[in-house]
Amino acid sequence: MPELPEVEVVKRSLKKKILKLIIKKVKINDGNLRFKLNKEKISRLKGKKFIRINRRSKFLVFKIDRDLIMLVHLGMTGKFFFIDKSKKEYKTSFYYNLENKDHIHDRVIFLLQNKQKLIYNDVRKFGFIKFYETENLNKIDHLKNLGPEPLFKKFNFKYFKKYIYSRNRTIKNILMDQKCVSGLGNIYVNEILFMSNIRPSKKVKLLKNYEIEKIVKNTKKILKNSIKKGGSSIKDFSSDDGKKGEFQQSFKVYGRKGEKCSNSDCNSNIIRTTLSNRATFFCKSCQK
DNA sequence: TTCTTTGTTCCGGA
DNA sequence: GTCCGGAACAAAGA
Repeated sequence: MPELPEVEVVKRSLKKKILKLIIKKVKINDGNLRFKLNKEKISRLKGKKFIRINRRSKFLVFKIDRDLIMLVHLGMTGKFFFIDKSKKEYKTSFYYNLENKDHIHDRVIFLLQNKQKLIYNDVRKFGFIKFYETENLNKIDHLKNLGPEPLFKKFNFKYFKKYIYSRNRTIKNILMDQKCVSGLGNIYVNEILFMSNIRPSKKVKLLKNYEIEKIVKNTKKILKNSIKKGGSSIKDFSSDDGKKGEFQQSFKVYGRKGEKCSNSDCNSNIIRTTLSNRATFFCKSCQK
């Protein structure tokens, strides 16, 4: 599942490859993504080029020439491939074990100058590609209500304490709330709470100041570390087999139901429950 | 056939 | 009106 660190890594990787390349043509194999692809708008890409790529939350924001924004969300299984002149293939997403040859899920292919290609591949088709004719991100429906980026200074103890004050919700639920802080998904929230020794079901009203502080700090720490690891693994994707160096995420609790808690002085096993309709993992000894 | 996965939206109850 | 949690939805694979 691409979450904020993965999307950031994809952004950095794409930046190195596709900026300033002219789009010759866009081939649509299957435009029925989460939202139906607008063929009229996508045809306007012809002759233009990507001039900037940014990330907001888990969204990729491509600026195309002056007047066009292409907004991409990878959903659950969205990924980009870049194929260069020598037909070398670069996977710009990681964490997947998808065979490199498996191109039956290529949905949209951007044919670029010099026979280079940018491919949008999405198995489950929960991702989407939308177009906007504005430079003001606050006018984009998906972005206008998002809370601060977790890695920005704006997401700090003071802000977070104020947001949770007077709310009667669980800490996991609040961290998943995109209006509170944007870009955290189920996997990283599980990890953040494990590292902070806080039970996901704990009501925010019961959190002590030091715990609030710990959550903010660990959020930044985990995200930064994950970006760093992804960034270093992505280089290896330039190898021909595309598999070498594939980064396996090392999650401490997520998906580890029944396994021994990774804290060396703890003998408990990781429990799986459901909270806010999402798989929730924690250690009942380490997380109070 | 049923279950799983995610982010977003919708709806009903408090 | 607001807050909150649960359900539904999208698609495809196991």
